[in-house]
Formats: sequence, C-alpha cells, structure tokens
Amino acid sequence: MLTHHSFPRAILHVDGDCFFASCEIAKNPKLRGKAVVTGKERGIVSSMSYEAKAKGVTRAMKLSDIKRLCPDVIILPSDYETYSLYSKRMYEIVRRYTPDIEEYSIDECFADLTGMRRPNNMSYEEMVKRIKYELDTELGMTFSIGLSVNKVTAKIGSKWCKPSGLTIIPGYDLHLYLDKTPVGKIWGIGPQTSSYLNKLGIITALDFAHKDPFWVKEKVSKPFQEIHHELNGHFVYPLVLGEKHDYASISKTKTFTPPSSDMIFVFSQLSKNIENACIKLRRHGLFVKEIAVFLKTQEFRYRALEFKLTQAVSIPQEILKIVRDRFVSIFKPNTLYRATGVVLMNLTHGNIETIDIFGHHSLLEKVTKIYEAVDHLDARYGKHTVFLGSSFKALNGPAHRGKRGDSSERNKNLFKGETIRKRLGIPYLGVVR
DNA sequence: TCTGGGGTCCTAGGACCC
DNA sequence: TCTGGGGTCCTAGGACCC
Repeated sequence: MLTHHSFPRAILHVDGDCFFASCEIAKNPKLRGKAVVTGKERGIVSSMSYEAKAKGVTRAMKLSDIKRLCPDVIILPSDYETYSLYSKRMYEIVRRYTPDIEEYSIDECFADLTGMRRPNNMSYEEMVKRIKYELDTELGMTFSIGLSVNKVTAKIGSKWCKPSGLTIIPGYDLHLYLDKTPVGKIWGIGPQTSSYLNKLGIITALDFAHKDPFWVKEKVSKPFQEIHHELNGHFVYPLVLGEKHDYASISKTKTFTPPSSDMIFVFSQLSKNIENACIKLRRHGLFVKEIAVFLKTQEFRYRALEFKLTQAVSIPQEILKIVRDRFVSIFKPNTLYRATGVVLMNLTHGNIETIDIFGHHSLLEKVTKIYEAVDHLDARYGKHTVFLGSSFKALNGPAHRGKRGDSSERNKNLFKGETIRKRLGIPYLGVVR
C-alpha cells in the first residue's frame, strides 16, 4: 500500500527592518547613518533606526525624554502614504518569483515558493538570495528573511538574524533552531500562554514541539495545537492570498491626559472618536449597522454601550444621536476617565436603502451627501477642517493646552467654538467651522 | 512591565429549541 | 412537569499580533 507523503513546502517570510524609520531614510538619503525616530504626532516612538537604538532609545520612551537623552535624534511624524508605497513595492518584488503572496502587514509578507524552482530555473536558496538582494538594493533599506516549511517556522527564520538576515531552516534542521527559541518567542504564543507552558516545564520551542499531541490537546486550545503541529514541520496555516480583504470592524480610541471627570469634555472625546471612525468608514466606502462605545476609567474599568441601527449609515450624526441619549447611563459623575473609544461592527458596502416612510430617510440622504463635500474639504485643507460641535472640546479643550502650534489658529478655533456653543450648545450636533 | 492604538480569532457560557 | 440529551446561535471576554 502506498502512503501519501506530502512534500515539504517552501514558505518565505519577509520582514522590513525598522520599517518606518527605514522608509524615511530611503525617502530622504540625507538621514542615512543618523538616529531617526518616527511617531512624532503621537508623542511615542513607533519606529527607530538602528543608530537610534544604539544610542539607547527604546520603544517605551517618550519623545520628550529622547530629546533630553540625545539631542541629535531626528524625530519625524509618521507618513503612512509613503510607507504603504514602499510596502507595495516590497510585495511586487517578491511577486516576481511567485504569485502566491500574503500581504500580511505593512512591513511583512509571506510567500509560497513551493514548485517555483523549475519556472524560475533556480534553487530555493538562490531565489531567496535574489529576493533579498532586489529588496535591499531597489528599496534602499534592509530586510530580514526566513525560509522554512511553514509560516510559524519561516517566522522563526526571519527573526533569527536581524537586521538584514537570511535564514534557511530545512525541516531536518528545525530542532536546532527550536532548541534556542524560548516558547514565548514563537509567533502566536504570547505572555499568558508562555508563562502557563513554563509552569508545565516547557521552556523552549523544542520542549513544546516534543510534547505528545494528545497531551497538547488536553492542555491548550486550538490555536496552540496548530502551532504545535507547525513546530513539528507540518503545514497548517494557509497563506491568505490576494488583495487585502475589507475590515470586519473599525475602531478609534484615544487616551487623554490628564484624566477628566468633565462630562462635556469626555463626551466630546467620544464624539471625536466617532467622527474619526466614520471618516475611515467613508474612505473605504463602508456603512455601519452596529456600534459599541466604551469609557475607560483610571482603573481600566470599562463601561460599554452597544446598539444596532435600523439601517446602515456612514455619518456620525446617526450614531451620536443615540449615544448622546444614552451617555448618562454609562457616565458616572465624580469618576475620572482616561479614554473613550468606539468600535464600528457589522460593516457593509450596501448603499442606503431608498425606503422612506417618515421622511427621515431623505434627511439622512442629504446629510450623507453633505459629507461628500466635508470629505473633500478635509482632503484639501486637512483633517478636521469641518467637525461637529460636539467634538469641539476634544479638539480645543483642556487636554490640548500646552500643544505648540500657531496661536492665531487656535484663537480662530476658539472664537468659532464659542459661537457654536452659543448657537448649538454642547453636545449638540452640527457641521461647523 | 507598561504605555498606546488598531485589528482578528477563539472559547465559554447562556438562551432557546427539539 | 420532569428527566435527559443534543444542537444552534449569540455574546462577552480573553489572547495575540503589528
């Protein structure tokens, strides 16, 4: 009897080294060799060049501290347009060697090279060396690459040697790498599971791989059983090919300092988050039917509010109407809040239905049309050129003080805000400015 | 270890039905 | 009405990733 023998796959993982900072350097070669950090707009480091790392900059660091630590660090705002451009170029280079690409994230991708030796007329090793060479030279930054038999082990490969590494892990050599990898470093195993496994005496990835499948099934849930299988060289996780699929949800959260117990201010924060979420929604041509909002207290307690809409919308007013009515039910007086957030779920491409029983719909349609103009204005003159009266305090409120910027511009906003407050009152809704 | 923001997937438990 | 068993659907929350 013949037993089916599945041949090993050749799975590639590509990882851009400190991608955002590298993109900035590729875009502006004068920055090469300098300590570069991105994330200026958020006040925290989102990416840093190896030169910055060498000077002691770490992820948790505040930008203000960095300035003090090493004044010659160049701090830049994130420029996602540029990063996604480089990201696309990365995918395209890999695509020269195989059509099977998973665009995993802005700075990473997987590729299935299985069966491509003949079409490309070269060995796997030659393929990945060429891919790396083309990525490095054409994009002007370095990439770390792993080639192995599945996604989990390819990830171990790309992490193995950084920056600018190229690690090939054949199935028969897997144990050599797993032995030197702590369980917590495996893709998909986080702090919870890793400390749980540690308590069971499992320290390295190899310890885990060597466990009996029945034991694994008894002790951990499905995702970890799958990881266990991959660590043993099996192919479990398929690559998700093709264009990036649509969002299942869109969320916006914002923490403000200092925390506040001012109801109007907290509501305005929420209002702004809802506005921002809707901007993203419209940018992707989506409509929302289900909404969850929450307030985070200082003790990280949540107070959530969830509801469904009778029809899918893309404008914040429809959401805010409901949130405003129920806000008092989740807002506790004399409580300090540190953040608000909104999650838009149940997203569709569907257009607004044309049924209009109470005349409400035609109004909704009109406001939706107005928002086409609002989006145009924002695109031309910058985000929040037009915003809701209810968001006013969030854009100009106490949390904003001390921020640099043209004071005349602030005064302009303030003046208009005062007018709005008189005219509409906060948290009334309206398109303003 | 935590910060901070934006996502996805899985599981356990409850409600309900047969 | 009780007993027992089973299936489905929904939801809240956990865990993880970048």
